[in-house]
Amino acid sequence: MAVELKDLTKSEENYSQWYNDLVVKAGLAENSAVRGCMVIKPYGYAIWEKMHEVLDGMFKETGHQNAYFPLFIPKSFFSREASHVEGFAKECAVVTHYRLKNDPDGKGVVVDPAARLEEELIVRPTSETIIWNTYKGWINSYRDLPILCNQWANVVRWEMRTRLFLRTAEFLWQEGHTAHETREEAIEEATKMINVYKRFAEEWMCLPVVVGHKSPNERFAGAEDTLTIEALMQDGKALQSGTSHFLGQNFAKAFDVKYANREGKLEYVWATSWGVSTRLMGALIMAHSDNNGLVLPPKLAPVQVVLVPIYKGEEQLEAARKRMREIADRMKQLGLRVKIDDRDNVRAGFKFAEYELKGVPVRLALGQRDLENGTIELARRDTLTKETVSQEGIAERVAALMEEIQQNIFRKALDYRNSMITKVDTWDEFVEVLNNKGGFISAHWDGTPETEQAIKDATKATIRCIPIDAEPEEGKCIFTGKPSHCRVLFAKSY
RNA sequence: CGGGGUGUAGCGCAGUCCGGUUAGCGCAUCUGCUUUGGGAGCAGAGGGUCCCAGGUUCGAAUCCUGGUACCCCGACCA
Repeated sequence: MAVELKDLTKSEENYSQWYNDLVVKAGLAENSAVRGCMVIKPYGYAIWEKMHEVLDGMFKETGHQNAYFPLFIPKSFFSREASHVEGFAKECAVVTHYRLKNDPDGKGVVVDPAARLEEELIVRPTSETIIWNTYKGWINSYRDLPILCNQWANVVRWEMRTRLFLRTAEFLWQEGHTAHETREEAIEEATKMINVYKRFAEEWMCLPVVVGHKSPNERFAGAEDTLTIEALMQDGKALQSGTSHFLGQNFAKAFDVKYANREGKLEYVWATSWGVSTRLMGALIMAHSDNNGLVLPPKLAPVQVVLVPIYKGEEQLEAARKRMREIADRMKQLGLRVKIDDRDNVRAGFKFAEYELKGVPVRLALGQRDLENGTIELARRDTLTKETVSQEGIAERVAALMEEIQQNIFRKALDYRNSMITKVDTWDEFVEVLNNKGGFISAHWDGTPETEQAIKDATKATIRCIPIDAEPEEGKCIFTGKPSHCRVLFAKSY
């Protein structure tokens, strides 16, 4: 595998090709034979699996349980909730038939026209409707609440243009769907879960995010409020990385889900839904990678430490192998994920480049010289530095380094992100920063959907969020000059 | 669905304008030898529906007609 990445130019037109190249060459994923669908390769899936495991643990800690609902949703379910119907993208895969037959005119099979479904089934683009249809049967009284369910699933949205991990026709995600007695409890749940996402993004992915409310234009169809975590990629574009919706009583009303409250009166249930997807993989890649390839946070790296022997001849290889196994065993005892790469058909330099491409946080190289001196070469992926250190205590040293690397990657991403939030007060400045610098622009907005749409039409920038911790501040809308009471974050986005 | 581009070996490409030996190059693969502290070198070998269909011609990867697939830029993106 001879791999060479093009220079990481941060210009928009080259960045997307560079990104695609990296995803393929690092062995994370590739396009499949099916348009818009992606094959996640073992290395990419190992990272997703780790994310899955950690998130799942966080959901359980916050009192949630996993369940599973059907892939197919009757078409009529989508007609129930008015704004869900209105704002919903119609790009869905539709099942119309249930049988194939042999082609009477030739080879192969054809759809049997006699096997048409009375009602078409939609391959789920999201599961609110089927889940609320189910919850109706689960809920009678306040004693049945809250329901705190999550499902890990695949969903399908027939997107017109797709990009590996960021937007694919089919993707993997989790979707939490909860039912509550009161408005306050549901709002608290939606807030709690967006903060779980923030914690996961920052502590595990080293990805700094802004938590905020979506503007009405960007809000989930059917939600009263959508909370989002917004991250910034290295090309200055924003990426919506997770959302948590306060659904009010909209779906309860649409599916007639009522409960007897503590006073014995019937009331509609309050709801939330929240989700993150394999898009997080895209965020991870675009936030940290450099010209040598991926940079994985140690906490998520499938391989945290790789050991590479440097040798001449079978005898030296065997000696290096023996010592490396001892070191690897000690590191495994300390809980590190370790790999020894003693392949003899590729040379050490090739392996170095390969593990940099794959983003392995720490690399140890051991040769004859080291065996004689009791030393070992330690290289860090995040800083691309290497030093020769004593084999004494190397396992403990590397274990401690994991934490340091984790923090360093986060710090670097945070510094970059912070340097890319620009306050502007005039339209000229807004356009200038957007075109020449990118990133988040903190500016006043008059609060109307019309203004947001006009800004989008003029510049392609949208309101990414109204930050949850935004300080009240009087000002004038950069576009209309009308009064505004706080700043919001604009950006071009994926 | 609009605008642009590309289909030639597993991958990346040249050749196409101006038709003419046996269709070529790099990487990868296989064999052998020499190498080995940052992507090895040399020698040899294998590998092709030149996207598909039709047409023009003594002769088509190359020209003409139609189709098709993929990529990029828009539109779409709860």
